Amino acid sequence: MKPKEPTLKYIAEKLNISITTVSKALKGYKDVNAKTRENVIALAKTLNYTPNSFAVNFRTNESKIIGLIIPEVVHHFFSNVINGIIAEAEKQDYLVIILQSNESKEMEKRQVELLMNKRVDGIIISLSNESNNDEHLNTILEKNIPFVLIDKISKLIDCSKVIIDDRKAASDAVNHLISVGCKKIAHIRGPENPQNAIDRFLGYKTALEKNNITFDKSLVYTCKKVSFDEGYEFAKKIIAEQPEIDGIFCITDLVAFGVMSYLNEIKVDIPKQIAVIGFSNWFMSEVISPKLSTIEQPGFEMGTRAFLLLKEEIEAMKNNEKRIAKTITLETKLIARESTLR
Amino acid sequence: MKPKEPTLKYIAEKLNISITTVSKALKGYKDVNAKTRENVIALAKTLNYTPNSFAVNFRTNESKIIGLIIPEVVHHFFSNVINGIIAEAEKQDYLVIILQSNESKEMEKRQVELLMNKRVDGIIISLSNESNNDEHLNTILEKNIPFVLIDKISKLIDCSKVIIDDRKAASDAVNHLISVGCKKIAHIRGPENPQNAIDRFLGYKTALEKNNITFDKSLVYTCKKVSFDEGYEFAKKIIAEQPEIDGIFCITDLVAFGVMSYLNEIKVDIPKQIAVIGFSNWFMSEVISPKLSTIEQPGFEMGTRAFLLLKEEIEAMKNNEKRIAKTITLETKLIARESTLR
DNA sequence: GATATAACCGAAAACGTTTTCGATTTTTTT
DNA sequence: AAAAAAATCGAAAACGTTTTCGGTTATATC
Repeated sequence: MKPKEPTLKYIAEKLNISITTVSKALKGYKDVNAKTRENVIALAKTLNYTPNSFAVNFRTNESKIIGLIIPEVVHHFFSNVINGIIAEAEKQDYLVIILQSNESKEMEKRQVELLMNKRVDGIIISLSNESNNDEHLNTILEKNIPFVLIDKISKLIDCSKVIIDDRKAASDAVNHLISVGCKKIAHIRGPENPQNAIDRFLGYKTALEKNNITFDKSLVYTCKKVSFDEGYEFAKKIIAEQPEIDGIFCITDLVAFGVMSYLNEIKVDIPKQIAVIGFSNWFMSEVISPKLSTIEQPGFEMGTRAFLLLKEEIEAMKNNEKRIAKTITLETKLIARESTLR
Repeated sequence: MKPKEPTLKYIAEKLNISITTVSKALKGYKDVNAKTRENVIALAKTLNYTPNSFAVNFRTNESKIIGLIIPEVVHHFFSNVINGIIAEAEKQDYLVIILQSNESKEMEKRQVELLMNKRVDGIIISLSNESNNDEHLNTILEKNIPFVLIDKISKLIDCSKVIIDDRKAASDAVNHLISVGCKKIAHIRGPENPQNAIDRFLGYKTALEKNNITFDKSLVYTCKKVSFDEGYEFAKKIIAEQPEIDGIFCITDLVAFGVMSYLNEIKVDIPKQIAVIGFSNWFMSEVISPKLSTIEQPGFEMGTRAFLLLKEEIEAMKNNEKRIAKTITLETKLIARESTLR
């Protein structure tokens, strides 16, 4: 049996005063005598009183909990995002419930419903690959629940967002490949639907055009899962079918690892024969051989900024103001390492 | 302004029946007429009624939320554990709040207090390196809050646990090194306090003894942070000070990556000159070159089992039974790859 | 000493649900 | 037709907090 927790009522009885006064004393209302306040606080302390949060939630209609839905937890970039969110949330006295969509729209929908039924104070989502301008997302808006999209967003949803400029970042990566002398650059891109895959592809394309290299769609390989294995297989395909390719821009470091794994295996020289660049700057990028060039994507900061934006919306809603729908774009940085150093 | 959610009262008024009956109809009580039940359910559906979870929590004194405290989120093993816990929790209709201790006892204490004040239904912790038989942990027991320790445990706390046999697993690793011909085996161990570092060290020691190799404490290197950099630095030290070492057993794959990074750099042949084995089977282990031998540690399953154990305790507490304090030991598996293949 | 002002306190309502228990109605049994 | 049993319903309390508002007491002002 759980021991019963002390309540305002209990303290009131002990001190022969009203529940109201106890509550006020503890919450710092000024219409309570200094002496009685002291007594209350002292007794509350010895009893180890903490307000029953069920009652507080119920009364105030706030949970002080936010929900986070991401495609997958076991993922270097997303775990950094999580880290940023819970760190900032805790500072501001919020806790975070984490759910996964496993890149499935149906799952994501379910998770959104779970969170809304739990009446969390706000929701942060990094969309699944299948999601777009979907009903479950608009429901959040209609219910006026504070809502921030992060990294994997949809342009069609009018809400607050924290993103990077994927298009520019991808351009930077490809420009870098060109600057080290690559002439025929392949792109291993993500699936058709997600915005960041689209933007990185567009960045790749515009960088080519700006440098007077004609775009050749046979040089674009499309991942379904954005996995190590796909990188490996596409590298194999590239070597077999387009051996003149001398540079590969990968949608993600993980894919680049797969590529490099195959190239290393068949002793293709990276970067001399083929230069490789990834995206996101996973921890392992600096550790493998050759060290992988990549784009630094600030996961932790995206997390903290996303929470702060959400908090702003929470406050705004409390004051019956309307949704702000701000977009924050964070800076990325090209990190040139051995895999493009030639 | 958030639109007001429908309540039992509203449904009752619409249907000209009592709140009680509405509640009963929705909860499947049998003392309600089939026809009225239908009506209630139909209206609830069109209104999109969901019970106010603040009120339910308050009334039932349950949150249907559990808390999880781990040393760090950005960590391959722990993110697998998280994954297992939230997957199983969701199946059983629970949500999970995640907090980090950052390997600090003070932080961990704070997080425990946060979770207790939130009145979560149970707590799962993987202890920080600094934690042991500490007050904040005993408080959980005293308050009769369901409690499961996972992976990084303390033998002094009498609660349910999900672990592996670190000692045996470490022995397996070292036996393997010996079986491939290593004569002078170093151990890069974790900090003094945590139980798993102790047990892995003891496993190392007993494996040596069983094979008639005298234990030499100068071959033991102690990490403070269990980081890549420490692995790198200790490898440097080993090469400089004890060049005859021909095998290294690392507390964790991450440390092994550091070791291999240095050895690769100075062109020491792995495994011919020095064989390396890690622990945990991180994703990258299979991807780097040479592929790292390691011990498979089932993070996802530890997560699911931990939740199930916690759920058992939650149920037991509801029935006023006493705490069970079961310990589940999961199997590990030696995975021999290139880094020990000679 | 009367009046105005300030300081302090508490009754009561409200949040939405669950559950107990008694009341009423309907059906079954004799 | 009376009695017993079953089916159906709802009043009311309870969970612990917060906040409003009116009341009482003490202090200040003239």
